[in-house]
Amino acid sequence: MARGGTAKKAGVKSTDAAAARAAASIHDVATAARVSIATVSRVMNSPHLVSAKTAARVQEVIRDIGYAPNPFAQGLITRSSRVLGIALPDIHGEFYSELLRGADAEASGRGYHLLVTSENKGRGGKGSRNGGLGFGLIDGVAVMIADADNSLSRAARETSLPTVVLDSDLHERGVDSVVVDNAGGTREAARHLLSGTRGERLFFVGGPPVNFDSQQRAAAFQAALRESGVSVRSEQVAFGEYTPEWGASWAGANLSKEAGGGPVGVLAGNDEIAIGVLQAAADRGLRVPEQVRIVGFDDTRLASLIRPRLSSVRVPMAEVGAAAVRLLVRRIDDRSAGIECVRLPTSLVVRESSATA
Amino acid sequence: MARGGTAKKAGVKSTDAAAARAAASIHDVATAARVSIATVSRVMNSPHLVSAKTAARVQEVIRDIGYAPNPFAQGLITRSSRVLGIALPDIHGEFYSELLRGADAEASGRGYHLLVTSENKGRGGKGSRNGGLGFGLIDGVAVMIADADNSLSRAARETSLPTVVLDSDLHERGVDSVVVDNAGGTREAARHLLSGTRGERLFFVGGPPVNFDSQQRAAAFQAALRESGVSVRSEQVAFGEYTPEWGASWAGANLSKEAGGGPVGVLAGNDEIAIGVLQAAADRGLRVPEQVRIVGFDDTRLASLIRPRLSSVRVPMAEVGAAAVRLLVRRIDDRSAGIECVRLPTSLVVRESSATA
DNA sequence: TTGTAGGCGTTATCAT
DNA sequence: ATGATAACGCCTACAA
Repeated sequence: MARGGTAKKAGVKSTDAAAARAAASIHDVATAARVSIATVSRVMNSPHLVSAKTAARVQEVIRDIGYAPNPFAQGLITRSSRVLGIALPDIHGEFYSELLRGADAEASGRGYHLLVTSENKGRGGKGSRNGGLGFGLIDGVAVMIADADNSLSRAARETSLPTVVLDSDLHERGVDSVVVDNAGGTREAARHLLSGTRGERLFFVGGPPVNFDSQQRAAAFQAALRESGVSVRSEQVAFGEYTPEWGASWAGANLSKEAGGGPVGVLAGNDEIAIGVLQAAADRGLRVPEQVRIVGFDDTRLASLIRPRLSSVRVPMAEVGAAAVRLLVRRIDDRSAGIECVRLPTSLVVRESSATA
Repeated sequence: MARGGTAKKAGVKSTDAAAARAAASIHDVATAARVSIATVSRVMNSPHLVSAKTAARVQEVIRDIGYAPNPFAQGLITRSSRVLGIALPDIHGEFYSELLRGADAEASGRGYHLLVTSENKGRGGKGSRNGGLGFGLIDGVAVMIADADNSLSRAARETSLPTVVLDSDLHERGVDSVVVDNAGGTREAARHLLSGTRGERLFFVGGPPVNFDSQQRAAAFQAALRESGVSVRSEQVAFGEYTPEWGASWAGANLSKEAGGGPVGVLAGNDEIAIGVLQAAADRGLRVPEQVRIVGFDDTRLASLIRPRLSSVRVPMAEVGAAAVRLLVRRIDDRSAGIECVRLPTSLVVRESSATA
């Protein structure tokens, strides 16, 4: 390291961790540029208050010794780190990585960094000290609340940290939120299936019953059918898990006995369930889409990779992440802004698995 | 939590704004517990230096007013934030989310948080100020360097921040690194294909030629064939992209003309390429695995979802993330520790797409 | 066992 | 236009 000024304090303990961190301080810059630290600070934060000549000299020194302000000291005064927290139920799958991707792009475009946090991790370690929404380093936090029984739900309403909730509309409780139009996409999918298949032979195979998306999609499915004059039987709506196994198991129990009476339509709670249904149907010799029409949800990459290609309701996850960041930054900049709930549109993508002749 | 309006109780006459803003400080705790701030600090950091009675009283106050130390102030002194940076080429797909998942689990188990950073984002905003490896808030950084032409490569060797490199072995340049055993997995896959298919009819369809994994897998593929006495023709190794389109395009150009002379074997650079090959083969009426045997790489969830199920070389991405964090924390704790390179094992998972009769 | 006081690197409020 | 200087909240020798 070519940075000077290592001949510093001997007072504070000198662990390995601390030792190598001897970076140039505002003081070093001031000395080298023969100005006061106040002037250096002005050059960085309010250049218009400094004479051009002085500013140039200081800038040169800054570049020269590679000075960068210490974010801890800055944060101590400004109470801001330009770091946003994002708490997700769990980090995996195309789904969440898309969300993260959108959030990260938006955040970095606004000069923020992203601190990711998964909910369910081992309780061990010093996790409890830093964990949760209380982590004092972040300027705000986006929390995904997908389940009813979510401990973060309470925390999100109680923390004084700027907060935005994903997947749940808590705007009536004074929290900004971003959701997707589950009802709209579901309705579109239901109508698509309805045209070509009798309403009595349409099924919704959902994810966990406690999952908000699951609930909303199921409800919208029933509503759409009723709107078309179908009196929905309870067997037409099922809940399970977001896995191909559940889809296959549902299909095994329900598809064969139905398929005899003409084509059947299935709207799945997500693409994985849909794939399970699709493959179980194929295994039973049922033709897709002639005998079984299938529509997935989320439109992950899986949908267009599988054969037959899977119709699916597209959910703009990257935009959910981006919108969350946007809302969060807005509230950080103005804590008294009006509570907002952004609802992102969904849209049906029709592919082979549900095509009509 | 931690800072809520519940904090102050006695005669609160303050405004909402003030109440929400004012987090309890060590001073408040000291006053309420009738001790000095030094004692409060000791209770939190060196409990053994405080009498049991005093400690209990202080602890109660801490719980009572919900005190949490200000991480900025702590960081200013300790020069540590317990935040780790992780810089990836791009955030998407099962691949990276698995990596993140493993890293996050390991980090939070050790009391660290994860700051994710994607490389290629818009240059706009104040990104340059915070961006790159220089972000002064983090205690260390894990950088994935998958390409030869990577600007982070230089940065990783020059920064004074504790650093670990993923996907590239830079231990000779004094940087800890974690890599996967591309050669081992490739060799295993090649031998598997070799048993049942003639070496002259085996192909490697790789990803980008600049990609390190791609290069290593290609090299190991050739080596394995040569070891078995095959003199490898140049057409047997091809580079393209990590997409199904590339796989399909390669298959279209090469498979038909080869398939006439008996079964062909393909090792793909990743699962997506493999799926492209697989589907192109099916489209041409070639039977898998009877006429074309296919093995993918990475063993993402795609592999077991597709039909026929895809054989694939499993790459433990979650463990890569975990190992990276482990190495990073080790170096933060002891900056003079010996440079290390962790090589994680890979293993072939045989499924239907390459099964032998 | 506990308290006092100095300093970490900034920003911001005064003067000059 | 520039320079002192007081916070910011915490940790830690050093005293008592």
